[in-house]
Amino acid sequence: MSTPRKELPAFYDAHAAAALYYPQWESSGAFKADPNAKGEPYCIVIPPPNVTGNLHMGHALNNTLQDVLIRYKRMDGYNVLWLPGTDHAGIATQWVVERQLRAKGIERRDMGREKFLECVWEWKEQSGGNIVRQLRRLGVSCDWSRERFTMDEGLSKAVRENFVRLYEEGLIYRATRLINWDPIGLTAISDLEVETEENVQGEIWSFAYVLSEPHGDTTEIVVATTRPETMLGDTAIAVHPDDPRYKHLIGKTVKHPFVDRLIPIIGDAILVDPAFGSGAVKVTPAHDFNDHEVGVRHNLPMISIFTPDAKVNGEGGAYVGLDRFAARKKIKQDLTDLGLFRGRQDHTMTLPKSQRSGAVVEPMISTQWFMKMKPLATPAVGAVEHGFTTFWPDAWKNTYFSWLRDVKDWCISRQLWWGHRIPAWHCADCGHVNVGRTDPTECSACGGTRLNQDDDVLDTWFSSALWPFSTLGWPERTPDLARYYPTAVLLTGFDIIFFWVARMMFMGLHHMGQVPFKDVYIHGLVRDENGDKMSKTKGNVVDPVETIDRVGVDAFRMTLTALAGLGRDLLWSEKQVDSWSRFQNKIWNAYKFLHMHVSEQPAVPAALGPYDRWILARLGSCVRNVRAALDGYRFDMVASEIYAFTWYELCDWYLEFSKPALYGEDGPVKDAAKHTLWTVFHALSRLIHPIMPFFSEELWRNLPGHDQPGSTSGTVMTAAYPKDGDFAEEPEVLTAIATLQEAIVAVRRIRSEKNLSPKVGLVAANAGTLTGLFAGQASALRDLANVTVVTGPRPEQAAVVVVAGHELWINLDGVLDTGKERERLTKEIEKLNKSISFLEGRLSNEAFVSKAPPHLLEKSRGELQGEKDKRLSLEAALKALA
RNA sequence: GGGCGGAUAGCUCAGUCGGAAGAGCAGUGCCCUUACAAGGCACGGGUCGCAGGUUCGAGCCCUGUUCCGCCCACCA
Repeated sequence: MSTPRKELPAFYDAHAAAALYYPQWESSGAFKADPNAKGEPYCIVIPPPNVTGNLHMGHALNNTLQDVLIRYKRMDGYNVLWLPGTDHAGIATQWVVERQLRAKGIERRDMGREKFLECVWEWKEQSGGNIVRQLRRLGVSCDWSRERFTMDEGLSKAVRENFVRLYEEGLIYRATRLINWDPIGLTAISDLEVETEENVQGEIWSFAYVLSEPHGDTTEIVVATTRPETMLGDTAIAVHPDDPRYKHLIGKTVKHPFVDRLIPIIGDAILVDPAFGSGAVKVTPAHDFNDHEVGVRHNLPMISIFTPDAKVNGEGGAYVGLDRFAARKKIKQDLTDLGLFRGRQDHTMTLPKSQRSGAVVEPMISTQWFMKMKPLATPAVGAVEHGFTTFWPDAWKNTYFSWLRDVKDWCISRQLWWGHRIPAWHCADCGHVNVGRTDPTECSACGGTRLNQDDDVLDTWFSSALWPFSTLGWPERTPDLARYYPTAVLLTGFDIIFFWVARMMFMGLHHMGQVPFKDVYIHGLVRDENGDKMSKTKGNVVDPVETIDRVGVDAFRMTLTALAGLGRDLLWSEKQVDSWSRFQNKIWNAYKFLHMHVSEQPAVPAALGPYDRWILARLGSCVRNVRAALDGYRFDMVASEIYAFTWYELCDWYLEFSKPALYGEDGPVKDAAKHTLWTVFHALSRLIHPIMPFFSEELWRNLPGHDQPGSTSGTVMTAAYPKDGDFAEEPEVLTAIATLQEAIVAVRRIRSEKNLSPKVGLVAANAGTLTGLFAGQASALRDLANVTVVTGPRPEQAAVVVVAGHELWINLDGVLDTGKERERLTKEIEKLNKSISFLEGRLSNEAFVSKAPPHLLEKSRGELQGEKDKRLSLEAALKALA
């Protein structure tokens, strides 16, 4: 009795499934890791999103891929921990709150540090749950019980410990040097936070410095600059020491036109290229990195001429108070009025800008905290060179190396309020700096009690650098840390290889003695369908939450996974989403077919039919390929393997093959088909679970037998992932069915070419060569191609189909167009001729025969024979038409 | 200036060990067939950027080169 027993809705309800299953999973404790449980550890720490941020496509991709791996490994019996959390995102968050306050007419400096921080915490509390809620919508299976925040108590402790240790080791130090200053953010920034704007139209502006005393005919020296205003801070003119034009002037001085200062002319072979411009360079050691080095080499005075917000300071004489760009204008005018202007030319240049504020970065002399990089970077390079950590794709290691190999010391202090405050106390009595794990009450040098904590906070990335072990409990020696460090893999984007990956590497190696992760998977950028970066100004931003609302989270995740090729950006398009939604629907419909025929878990049958064995073998092959793809981070191939199996093998073929059995009355055959169908879905729902968690759960829970009261099948989330050995390989069955399929397609093609409706039953004659398995499947030819095979002679008017050496003469009495048929056969024969001459050429090539591998030789010979036989059949058919 | 990646069907991309080029989407023809028209069946479509080389054999390996994208550094 095969009456439908279960009414499934026509369409899968993604939203209902998500709403139902996520809370169940979470409350069941299935996301939770247990360091004492069995299994090889598999840990991923999430790249923590900005705590006050919103989910964008980058997050969606990043977290979907992590969840795919985590769910796969969890099902595969690993002891899995996916540790979630958020980042305080120093500058970014402070800015948002500052802007909010400013809208209310409040400046943070007016309200004071403490009050302001209260506002930031309030904003964090208010908006902080948002990103986490959105991640849950994505279906991520993180261990939320271990959720961390970079400024929570434990992580703050880790940050402090790290600072103190490195300070004690001499790897963190305080120094006064030229740093990148953001005049809008009013803070120092690191080299990495400086972005260069390309192709800025500027000018090179030349003017003369007048010599204090004429030297022969020479009364002046001409310099050129893109920043005339910095001349207020000039403390030297540099020329090449071998330049005959200027050699004799070295040691002389020029008089500054605006401030009371004599400026020496010096020789410097490193800075000066005599062939460039006038061959003389003004030197501003306090506002230019190259000039600063000259200043150090020649022990020049370093005169800062700007206030923190980049206005001319007291060193600037008449220009004091002017913004640097206004000062530039006025100085050009005044130099011109003095008759010192010596020409200008257009100049395309790059402009250094602050990543966060967009301000033109001003190099400034400033006292800051630094981390010494060389001793930390060297082991981090070595760890990747020696393969302790592998980049996927491998090429990214070059990027990593190139930065670490000549990285400069890291400026870690920021003049902000939101962040980890530097654990250093300055003694007002003796000036000693006290750094320690606990807040000091007296100065360790002089015993004085007038201690002031350093005002600065640490660069956000300082705490991020500790993330893979601070989240596991470091500096405590926790069970989590012992069990889950080093983590298995880090998934992230290429844009933070320097900011984050490299820094986690050297901090992990330094404190833990081991790399923080064995693999680093670098995914691409999600772009729009034209390949353009998504941006608010372009208006091409896709909101993941909106898309999830529309198509369901499973199809959304499937699309992301399918697009995630190794080392390529993802071009997001509605077409892709539609395509994968349709795929989901296809599975759903096949699943409905299962439910039409199967109402409870079928018993294992005594024997399986050839189609059953075939689809199970194909499933086994799919499982192998999917596993290989997952293990190699080929997410795109995971998706395409599942797609190809489900659509082209299960739906296109097996479901059709199984219909005669399922609709028929042969008990054992029917039972075998039911069992097979059930088995395939039993595996398929597990196979797709990492990508489509809710959909697969819906399939799993409603699997006949699983949906019955008292079923202990549980959740698919913790069911075993299908294994290589689960299914027999069945090489003979695969060959036989491939031949059968070939025959079916060949007959269908004839039908299509002759424009014969599928309803018209055909008769094909075979001379009696059909033997073995293929012969047994003649019924499939009837069912799938509506052709009946009879043993008998060739009919008068017939089209021939040759498969695996068997001739099938399809009787086309009355519908055969001899002309067209002749044309078809001629074309086919031409193709065969080409193929035959190719194979003959190859096989008559002495070099090929002697050097090619034997299996290829054998294959070529077999193919040649097959093609020749086929040609004979077709030629006979052509002759018969005449 | 240094480095990395890419170039394969109209579009977006796969292509494993070097062994006669694949998918999705788009296109064409036929079909509402008892899971599915969000579907089925069939078909057409490629000088693998270019030029050399190695090899019996190259989309794949080597050399050179063009174009596109990105990163780093520098720019008086």
